[in-house]
Amino acid sequence: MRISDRRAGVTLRQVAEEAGVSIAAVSKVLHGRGDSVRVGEERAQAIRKVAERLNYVPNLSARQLRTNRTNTVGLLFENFGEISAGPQYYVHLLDGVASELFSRHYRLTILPEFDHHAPLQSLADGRVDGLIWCKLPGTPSFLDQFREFSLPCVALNAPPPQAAADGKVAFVSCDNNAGSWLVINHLVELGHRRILFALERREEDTPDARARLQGFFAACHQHGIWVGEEDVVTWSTDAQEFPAWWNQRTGHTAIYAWNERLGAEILRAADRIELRIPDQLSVVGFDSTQYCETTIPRLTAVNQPIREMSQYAAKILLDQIEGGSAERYSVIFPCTLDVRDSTAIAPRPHSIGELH
Amino acid sequence: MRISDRRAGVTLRQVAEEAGVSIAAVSKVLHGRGDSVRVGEERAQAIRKVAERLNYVPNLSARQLRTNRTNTVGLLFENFGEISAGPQYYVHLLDGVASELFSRHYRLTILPEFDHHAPLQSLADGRVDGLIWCKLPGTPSFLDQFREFSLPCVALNAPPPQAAADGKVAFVSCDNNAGSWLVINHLVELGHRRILFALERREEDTPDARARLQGFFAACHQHGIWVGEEDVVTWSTDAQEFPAWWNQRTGHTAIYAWNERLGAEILRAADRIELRIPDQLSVVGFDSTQYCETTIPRLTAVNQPIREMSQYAAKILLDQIEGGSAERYSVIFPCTLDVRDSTAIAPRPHSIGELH
DNA sequence: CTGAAAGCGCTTACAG
DNA sequence: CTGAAAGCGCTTACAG
Repeated sequence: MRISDRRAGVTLRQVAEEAGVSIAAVSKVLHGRGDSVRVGEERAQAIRKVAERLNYVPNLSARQLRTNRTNTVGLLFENFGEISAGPQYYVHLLDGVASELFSRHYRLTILPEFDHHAPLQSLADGRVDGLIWCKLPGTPSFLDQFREFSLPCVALNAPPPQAAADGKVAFVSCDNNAGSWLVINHLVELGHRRILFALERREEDTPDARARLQGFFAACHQHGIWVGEEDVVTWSTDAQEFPAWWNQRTGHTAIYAWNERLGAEILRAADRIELRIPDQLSVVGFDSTQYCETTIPRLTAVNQPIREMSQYAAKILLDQIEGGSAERYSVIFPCTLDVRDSTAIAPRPHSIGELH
Repeated sequence: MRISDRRAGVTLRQVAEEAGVSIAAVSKVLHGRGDSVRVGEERAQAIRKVAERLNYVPNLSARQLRTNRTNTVGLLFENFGEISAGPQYYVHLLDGVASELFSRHYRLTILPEFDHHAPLQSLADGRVDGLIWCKLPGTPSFLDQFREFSLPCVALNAPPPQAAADGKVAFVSCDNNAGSWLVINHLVELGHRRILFALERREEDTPDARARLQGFFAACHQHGIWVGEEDVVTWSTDAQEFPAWWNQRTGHTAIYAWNERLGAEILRAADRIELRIPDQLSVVGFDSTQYCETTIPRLTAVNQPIREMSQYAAKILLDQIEGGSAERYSVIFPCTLDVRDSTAIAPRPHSIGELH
């Protein structure tokens, strides 16, 4: 008796019956499967003819179950349904991943935001061959779980060092630390000596943010700039804290925002209180994309080669899936600084007074 | 004997053995499957305990095969690996589709560009429950094939009328025709009487382009503007034909570009030959997104609510998948015009001469 | 060279 | 209420 909710697809069996051969023979001819199976040219022709006539389409769910391979890679990043609002960064990331995957005949599945309460293992439900995980959480409890994770996975963006040392996961990131150096060098060259580092709430503990902050500290130190508590703030995404900060600042002439969007919001907030950027204040961001060309003034920002990075992440993931190699890779891409219109020579302390 | 390349996953059977119950009982308790199966509370508790201890993860490939449902929707549009280069339009489309899918616990699979030589049926290989097809081809031969297509499918962007009449496919689009009216009304109000419609090569036969062109004809006619062969051109994506056209134009004072990108490229091309937009020429585009804010000058463009459209497309697709209803919907969303800085009062013919 | 058969891990109609 | 069994559509080791 047939099960009711079945699709009316033509199966390998039907082709085999129609052609008067075994299922194995059809599988061999149509899909090239089965090393021990051999089929002569005439029979092969006949099989192909029947398959075409019946409009046979292989059921890939069945193949997946049998071979435990899906030819699909999962992509995991937060707030997927909001990429048009966020930094262009994510669009380049998608392009990089997709181009590599498609050229190697893989599909891309976007996974909904990871549920921190669900078991990590549920990602290994047989629907993807591997995972590209953007901003892999860095908390110890998560990493503990992650150690047991069975699916090939590449983390995009710097994980905490111990995960890398484990060799448990490949990771690809830009050199956030060096990026901060580029920013500070640039600002110092322009005469700035008091620089604020602005983090974003709920992003302040991401590996990226932490690495940029580290770089900020180190570079300031190198330039003999004293960095204290009042030089690092955590603001909301819309930088609403900016005006209050501006009124109580202690001699700062520049802000280094942890990403492009926060930088842009600071620009907007400054405009609202009629601050002139870059004359009165220099602003720098991170993740230099087309978006930074659209701000007023255009935002100076660190450029990370996100397309190349994400393409590379996809590449090593596929290599791992196909090679089955236990070997892990980790690559850090260098950054550059795109100097635009939001940075300028530091105003001298007394000239700030004049401008008020 | 075990097959070698098998993953080491815990199965329903193992849980059942460990708990001393039937597979059916475990399936019922853990997944809620099987209406005829009933399990008491104590046994259910025991089963859940064992499953947790063994770290059981259901194999969804197996479920897919059995139920012929994947809880995954495929998205098909061209040049996926290049969205960062293209109009922002596609990013909003992704957001709309993803937000609806995710909120209803579906996954989104991005399909590589459709191979026109492959059989259409191969999309129905059991890996997606339905399809959102952006810019469904409108050629007769394609539509012929499409008539036999077995997978639920929603077309985003206007298909040719006959496909709609068939009721064979649901479709969602904006009112391209009315969008053109908005453009022409705006330009006529500014005094323009000679308007060029610019198509893009390889896109000139898309339903969108054709509908916009229709609207252009109709609206011009309504305003008593004569439209001839010299008023419609097909240019390459970078608008390289623009300078030559400008030198040989026959009194045109405005260009209506079929989409935002071509509009932006015309702006750039005009800048290269030191034309002043909008003083010497008005330019309008279609698909008003953040991108139009970034051009110099900012591009006046028709705004289609692409996020809402794509979200709606996803919604009716899921309704169809879940309801199994044969009912098809078709919805046309209204457009609005975002007037920015690339349009102005038409220069009088002799003042054009002065400007040269 | 070829076919019959086992099995992937589930769901579900059916028999007890 | 519960379990044993068939079957989804493939792939592949094995026997002829």
